[in-house]
Order: sequence, then structure tokens, then C-alpha cells
Amino acid sequence: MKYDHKTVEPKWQKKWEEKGVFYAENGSRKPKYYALIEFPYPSGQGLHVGHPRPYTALDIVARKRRLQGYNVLYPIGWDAFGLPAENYAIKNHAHPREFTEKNIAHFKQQIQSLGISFDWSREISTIDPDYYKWTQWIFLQLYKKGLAYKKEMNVNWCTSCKCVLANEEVVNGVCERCGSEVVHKVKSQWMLKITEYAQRLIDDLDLVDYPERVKAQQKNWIGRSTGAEVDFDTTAGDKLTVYTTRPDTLYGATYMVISPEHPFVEKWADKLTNLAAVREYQDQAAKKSDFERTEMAKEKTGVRLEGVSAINPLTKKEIPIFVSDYVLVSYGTGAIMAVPAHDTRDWEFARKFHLPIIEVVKGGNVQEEAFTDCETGVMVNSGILDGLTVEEAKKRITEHLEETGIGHAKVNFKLRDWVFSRQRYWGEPIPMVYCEKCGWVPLPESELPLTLPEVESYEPTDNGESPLAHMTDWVNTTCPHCGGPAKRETDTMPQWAGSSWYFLRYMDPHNDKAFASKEALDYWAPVDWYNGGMEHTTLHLLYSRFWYKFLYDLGAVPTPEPYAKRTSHGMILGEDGQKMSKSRGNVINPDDVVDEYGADTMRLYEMFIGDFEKTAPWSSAGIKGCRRFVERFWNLQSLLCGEKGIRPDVESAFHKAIKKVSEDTETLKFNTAIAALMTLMNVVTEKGSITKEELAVFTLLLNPFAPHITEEMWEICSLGDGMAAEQSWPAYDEAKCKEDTVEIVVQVCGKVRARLNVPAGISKEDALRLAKEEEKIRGEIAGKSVVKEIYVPGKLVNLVVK
RNA sequence: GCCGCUAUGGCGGAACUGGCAGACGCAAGGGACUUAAAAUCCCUCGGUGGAAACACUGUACCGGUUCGAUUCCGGUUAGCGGCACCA
Repeated sequence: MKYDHKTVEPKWQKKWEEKGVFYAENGSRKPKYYALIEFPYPSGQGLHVGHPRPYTALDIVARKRRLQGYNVLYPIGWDAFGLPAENYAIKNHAHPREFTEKNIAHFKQQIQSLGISFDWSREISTIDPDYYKWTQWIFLQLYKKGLAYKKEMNVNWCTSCKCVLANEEVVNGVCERCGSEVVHKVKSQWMLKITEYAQRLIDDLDLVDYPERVKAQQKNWIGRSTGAEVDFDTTAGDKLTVYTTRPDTLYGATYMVISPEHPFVEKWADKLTNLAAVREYQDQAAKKSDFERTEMAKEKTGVRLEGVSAINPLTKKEIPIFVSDYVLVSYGTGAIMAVPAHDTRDWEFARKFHLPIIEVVKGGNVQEEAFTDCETGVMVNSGILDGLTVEEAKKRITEHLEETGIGHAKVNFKLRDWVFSRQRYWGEPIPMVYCEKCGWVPLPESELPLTLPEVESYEPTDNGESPLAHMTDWVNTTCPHCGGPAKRETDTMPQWAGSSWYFLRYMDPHNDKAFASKEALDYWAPVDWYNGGMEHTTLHLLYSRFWYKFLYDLGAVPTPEPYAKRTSHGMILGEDGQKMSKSRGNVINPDDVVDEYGADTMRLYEMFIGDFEKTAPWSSAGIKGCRRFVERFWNLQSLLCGEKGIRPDVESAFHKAIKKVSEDTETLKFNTAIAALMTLMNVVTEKGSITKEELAVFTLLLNPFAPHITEEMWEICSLGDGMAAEQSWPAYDEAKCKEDTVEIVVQVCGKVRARLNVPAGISKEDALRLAKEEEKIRGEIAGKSVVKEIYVPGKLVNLVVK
């Protein structure tokens, strides 16, 4: 009796859809459960075998929750704006929308063939004007609260995409997407003040259940540090303010450095006797790309500002000021006090420029290398601080700075504001208008959505303007404020905009009065379980937490954090252990797998492949093993016998399996859950028969993993009323998970010497007595004295002899 | 350099809270069925010695704690991910 997945799988997919079994209900009185996967970007390549891994994992959770009586929301949509569609459009003179919609249709058909229990009635797409109306609406709220602003700034510019990038999108000095060189350009950009939320984005990680590595990465990225700002007097008269995390080393500051972009260079121009050399250095620094700047990091460079010097506020000594690109304009005050004895970079610089190195923390040899240890040292050469530990000195000096007005304690973050404009067509238009008289004016909310106009050319311009800039009819408008002539913003939003709030739209996707109703938000928020890739930790995950917190402050959402629990899946590699790619020729197409083995086998295999959180190589032999399991399950119907109920000799096997599967599906251990089902299969086939009740339990346990074959089994064996998907999750009895007799191990001095079969509840005394009576053990302990007896209930006896 | 993580058979991987290392699956070898093959079923399967019972040994490496360590502690090595001149 061969199992034919090609007729069974489409049959059930159709039935589920017709009956709407997976539709979530708003306003239900049942407890809710919201499971979420990252909505895909519908690329031209179609579905990858990596996609079904997280989809199946949360599908198992969602299906199990439904069987447990929850009203489950498990939605999907499309993150459909994005560069590939625009590039395709440029190349083929087609509209990016057509291309994207074709891809969506393809993705949808592929995903539906996997039997994932998504609620398709809530499908959304970020390119839908009814959707991006609310993306624009949120932007307007940010603007109204002063969290969106336009600023001339030095931005990352991808030379190939001809577009600015957020800091998060620059990886090793090149464009994250295309790998091309990234250079600096001064441009006027819309910015979002994510820095305003830096502290809360760290603090509220305590409220959520995320993997430690995700929390650590976000904290790292936000980069909080504590220290002090200190004012140094200069011979030019101006105070030069620096930020330092080591105010304790202030007595050791022997020179200062400002970044090449620091405004004081301009301010002091007429006082500098070597202005030409300084200008030359600034020009060189400006020309360097991020990549070059990182490469050059090995060798320190710089120029002294001749004609101006600073005064160390504690030692009152005059110290030189340098300009060097090892100081970044964007962090702290763009200027530092250099303490070569206790900072590696300052030490290198001091060595190169023959500057004095003064030890202020004892413990190392500062002529050999910088001593940066904060734990062991004691302060020296430091006036009021002498004899204190570093920690004490930090506290003492900060008090002193505040008393004398020289400085104050200060917290700094590495996190930068979010560059929000893109010089591209295929994104949400930014709903802002520029009026000569009124400046930037937001579009009235009643005019949303501001839709994308049809253009003829999608080619971005070399001067850095969006293709929309050519659309004079669209660009020229009237000022909503004064009614005079005005121009629209022609930059669009980044792809991260639509994905920063999509999970809220699923709660109430057809609402035209609000992004979601209060009732829907109160019922569904927060997301109970959100699974997604590690690569989004400092991008999407951080951005969406920021937007959600902003909405929380507006009173628009009910909880401080959007996602109660976050997990991450590992990638699926090619059979050769390499990342799948066309050029390596190791790509597995999910359509082929579904066609040959069926969706159930594919799902089981992707869950059985290994630790869910780790990468795992595809194995075509491995998937055959899962197909074998599916067929063995199918053949259980031939073992059906006339007996009733769950029979005593297999009862504990069933209860153990229910327990194991129930628990493991909650902790991402899908591989061992399936192993438990395989073990149960071995027990049943060994026994050679199965009752209807036993088969019903088996079928329900397997249902979340392999939904199609289990529905078919449920139906043809008449295992109960309705569909398998409409039943209740099997319950186990802890007492019945235990066997009547257990095998305990008898060790002598920690080495296994015998095994005993004893009744499960045996007492310590009986176990020890039986162990000592055992033939083998008697021999081992004869003539020796037992100095210690250890008994671990139901597991082992250990006799320590001398 | 900093932060986080990992290391177990031929392979993917199990092992609760310190208690039988290698569950489950794959591959391999042997056998049954078959004219043959596929499929299916049965047996073996970390290493060394042994016909076998069994013994010794074994979870990257060195050391420690413990009756007992894959698990805890200290150190080393290798690999993965993130950040990186952030003062």
C-alpha cells in the first residue's frame, strides 16, 4: 500500500482552505496565541529550502496550540519593496510592481504546497497603498514628535546602488547588498532619532525572552559607555571639550586629538601657522572610503596644530593638539584627551610622534606597551588621586570635575540616528513637502496614502537624486500650510520601514480607519513567539522595537515591547557543507523535494536535520530516511487490530512519547521530538499490532509535523469525528510514563560492574542489598571494606571500596 | 583587540538538575526474499585485544573539584558569528 502524497496533499490543502480551519478570529473569547515568522522578500529566484525551516517550526507550534484550544494567529505577507525589483525594472523596462506581483504569486503557490497553516485571509503586502498609507502615517507621527528631521550630513553612499545606506547596511566598508565600494557624501537626509530610545532599547531587553546572543549583540551595537566630559582651556581662548571613559587618567593626558572634521580647525584657521599642512590632511581624510580608513587603521597618522595648544586642567601644563583620523567626529565630542600610558591607540600615536608617556596607574611597563587594566592598578603621579584604585579614582575625579566646573559625568552611545532616505523609486514616498516660505511641511493625514507616480525611467541619477525628481507634475505641488508653490520630497523610505510594523497590521489587516483597532491590538499584542534570522538582530529587530516603543509612547499600542519571545533558526547549507548558491551548483529546489517526497517528508526532514538553531547541511540520503518513516506510519493501518484502548504493555511508551513531543516542541527541540515518534514507531511495529485509540494518539502527535498524511489517516481509519486539525492535543499522565521495572547500574568505585532489573519504587536498602548479593559484585568487593555507598533512585548504585 | 557561541563515531546529531556516552536517523558490512535489481525484513556497527563471555580505553588538549565529569571550575588550542581607531 504505497502512500501517494501527490493526491493526498493537495486534497487536504484544499479542504483546510475551504473550511477556513486556520483563520484567526478577532473578538474571540478563547485565549490567543500569536506566532510570527519574518515575512519574506519575494525574490525572482523563488522559495529557497531555507525558508520552510522557520515556517515549519512555528507551524508546528501553531498547530499544536490550536489543538490545545487557542485562537491562533499565524499570518504571512510580503516585504515587497526592495532594490532587486527596481534593478530588474531598469534592465527590462518593466514596472517593478509587475515583477514583484509575479514573484509574490510564485512564492504563494510554493508556500501553499508546503501545507503551512497560515491565515491567508490576512495576507498583507508592504507595496499595497492601503498598507503603506499607515507606514507614511507613522512617519508623520514621528515627524510631529520631533523624531524625524532633515539634516545635511556625511552619509554612506553606495557607488553601485547610487543610494545612501544606513550605518547598519555598511559591512566591512562595502555595501551589504551588492558588495560595492561605499564612499562618504554630504547630503541632506531624513533621519530618525533612534538614539532617543537607546537606553530603553537596552533596559527593556530585561522584559523579553530572547536568546542571550541576540541581547548581547543588540547591547553591543547600541554601545553604552559611562565616563565624563571634560573641558580643556586652549591658548586660542576656546574650551575644547572631550569625552573619556577614563577620567581617572586625566593627570596622564599629555596631548589632545581632534577629528579632521572638527569645527575648531576652521575656527582657528587664522591662528594656525601650518594651516596648509592641516588642510592637506583634512582633504586626504575626506577622500578615504570607510574601507580605506579601516585598512589604514594599522598605522597612525596626524598633523599637529601649530600655534594653538591646550592646558591640562589638573597639571596646568601646556600640551599639544593634533588632528588625526583615529578620532571620529561622530562619537562623543569628536575630540579626545590622549593618555598614551593607558590607551593602546594613544600609545601608538605617542610613539610615532615622540610624545611623553606618563604613567598614572601603576601595574605595567608603560614604556613597553599601554597598561589598560582597570582592575589591578593603583593611581600614581595623580595628585589628589594617588593611592586610589581605578574605580575609586573614577568616582573621586568625577566629583572633583563637577565641584570645580571643569567637567561632568556623561553617558555615551555608539548607536547613530537612522538614515531614513533612499534615492530610489521603489519605496514608500516620504509624505513631506518643501515650501520656500514655510520650510518642511507634513502632508495632512487625510491625503494619505501618497502614492507612487508612474515614471518612465527607474534609473537613479549620478548626482544622487531619486528617479522621482524627474516627475515635475508630481513634484510640484502646493504647500499644505500657506497654499503657495512647493515641492514634494523625492527620496523614498528604506525597505526597513514597511517591516518595522507589519506584525501590527496582521492583527486587523482590512481596517481603513487605523493601522489596527484598539480592540485588536489589546487582544493580540504582543507577539508571543517571533522567529527570524540572526542577520536582522541589529537591523529589523532593533528598528521595529524602536517604532513599537514610539507607538507605545503615543498610546497607540498596549505593551512596552512588541515580541515576548524571539528565537533564531540556523541556515540550511548545500550537501557539500557550503552556502547554497547558483555558482556552486549546490542549490536544492524545494519544489523538486515536494514533488519527489511530498511536503510532509520535507517538513519532517527539515525539523529532524539537526539542532534548529544551528546551520546544517542538506543530505539527500537523510531525507530518504524521513520518507521511510512516513511510509512506515502509513503502513500502521495494516496493523489495526480489534482490541480497544491503549494496552498496558505499550502504555508507558505512549505516555512517554506524548510527554517528550509536548515538551520538545516548546523548546525548539523538534529533532528529538521526531526521534521520540520514531522510537514509538519501533515499539509499535515490534508489537505487531495497534488499536484504533493508539493510532489516534500517534496520528495527533504527528499531525503538527506531517499534517497531510495524518488527516488522511484520521479519515480513512475513522479515528474520530471531524478533522485531525479539529481534535484535542493528547494528554499524558506523569505516573504512566514510568516503567514497572527499571534497570539500575551497579558500580564499584565508579566503574560499571553489573546491571540489575528491579521494581521501580525500590528502597535504598533493598537496592544496596540486591547489589551486594549480585554474583559479580560479591567477587569485586570480597576481602575489601565498603567505605561509601551511593544510591541514585532508579538509576544506580555505587560502592566505594578500599 | 572586544563581545557571544561551539568542539561527542564514517556522517547529522542524543544524553533531564553531575549518575549506563553514542538515543533517533543516515551511511557501511553481512544475511533473508528475488532469475536479477529496487523495495522490504533480520543481524553487526567508537577504538584496541578476544572465537566468545569479557577487559581496557574513549566526548578537542592540559589540569582541578567529586564516590562519579560530555556536563562544574581554571588554563590551552581550533573553528563559527557579531563588533571593531567608539576614546
